[in-house]
Amino acid sequence: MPLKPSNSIPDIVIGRLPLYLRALTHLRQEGRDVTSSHELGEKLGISSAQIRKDLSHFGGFGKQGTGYQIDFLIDRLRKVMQVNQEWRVAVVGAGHLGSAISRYRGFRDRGFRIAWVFDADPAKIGTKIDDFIVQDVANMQDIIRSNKVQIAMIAVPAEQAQQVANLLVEAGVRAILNYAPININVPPHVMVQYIDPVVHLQHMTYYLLSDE
Amino acid sequence: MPLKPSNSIPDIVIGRLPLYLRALTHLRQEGRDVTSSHELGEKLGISSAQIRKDLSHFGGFGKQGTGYQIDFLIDRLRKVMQVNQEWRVAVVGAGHLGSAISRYRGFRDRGFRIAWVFDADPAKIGTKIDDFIVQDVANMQDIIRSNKVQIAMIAVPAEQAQQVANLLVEAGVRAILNYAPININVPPHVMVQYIDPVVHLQHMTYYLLSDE
DNA sequence: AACTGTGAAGTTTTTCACAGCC
DNA sequence: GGCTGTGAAAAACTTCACAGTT
Repeated sequence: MPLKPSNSIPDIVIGRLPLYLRALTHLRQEGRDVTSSHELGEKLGISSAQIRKDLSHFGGFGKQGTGYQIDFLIDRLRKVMQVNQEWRVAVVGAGHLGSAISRYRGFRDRGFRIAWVFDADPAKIGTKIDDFIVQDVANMQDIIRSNKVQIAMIAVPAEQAQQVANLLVEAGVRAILNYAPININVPPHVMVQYIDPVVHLQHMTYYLLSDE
Repeated sequence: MPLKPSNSIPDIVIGRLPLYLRALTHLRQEGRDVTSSHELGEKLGISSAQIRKDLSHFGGFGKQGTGYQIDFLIDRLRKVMQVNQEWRVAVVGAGHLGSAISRYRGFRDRGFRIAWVFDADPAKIGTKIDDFIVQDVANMQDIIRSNKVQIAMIAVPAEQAQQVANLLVEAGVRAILNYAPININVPPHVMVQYIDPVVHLQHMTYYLLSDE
């Protein structure tokens, strides 16, 4: 996933930062001002030592004897992850899933704004999803290029995912979140992450007692 | 995540099995009969040695000099993960996301069938989503208990996720896939996995060049 | 010649445990 | 007394490299 194979901070650490940020945001919503590595760890099912070690990569954010100032830590983590700005995101696919993603209100306050929704289906192009008008995929590369869009989400059927990814990469997209249940190939300078609920379900059924 | 903290096969290995199964299924769809650890690894961005080692935990599935018989390996992996049966799954939340999940056709041939959709909103209860009628959450525990439902997906707002999880656990659910962007607490015999697109996006923005 | 399965080696990640500070 | 930050130790995970099989 990492753009550089390694600068110095392990990618597995970077992957936990969003979880820390999410938990901290909830604590703040509950009106809390200060927390500890122990409390955070409890909430997340991660050891307190690991949380301290992870955070220490970015500087001494805590105070001995006291813990971590929540506002301060949120602010720092946001800067580290560069979500103290708003990233404009393109969604490809305006089916049930693409529509649900586009309508989801939870991106905005965490650093992302869905700014365009594309589809190839003439029946969908021009229709409205909340505020957006579904755009023709034929115009996608122009729009991505002229707006310097770096992030896209793929919500098309598996058969079309690779083809869509190719277009996105060619237009300059650097980070792809793929909801289609298929691995896609991209050049090394492009990151891909996957969301496939079935992968999680199958992981869990391994441990379940059979139904039959 | 694992039900038993450890039987002997590392959980990280179990987590990769669904990816192998998914890639194998695609290969078969392309008409292929045989593959190798090297080819699978290429597709998945995983080393061939790792794939061989992972698979070797479950027995010798391959043939030296030849590789892996795709049908055979699919069959074995399905059995290992217990997805050679159909698990009935409950969805809680019939908003945009819950509806999109419930309508998604991709569960069926991978071992899962959405069998019930619940919501608390009187405006939604009784409405149809494809074949289902949205059920009242008030009846959820009875339905889960009498049908011995072991798996549920949570697609409600973050504020209600814990409360829903409590009901599910109390009714006997053993595996939860939580789409709400919040950590939930469950007893140790219950597994939880999370789907939060923002976590993936924030992971990637760490490596991007700032937009501004 | 091609490929698996696997001990051994190497690397990464996590935990321990404690000095230092509030 | 409570908590962080961190070297050192331990554990987990991945890769190497090759014997053995087809």
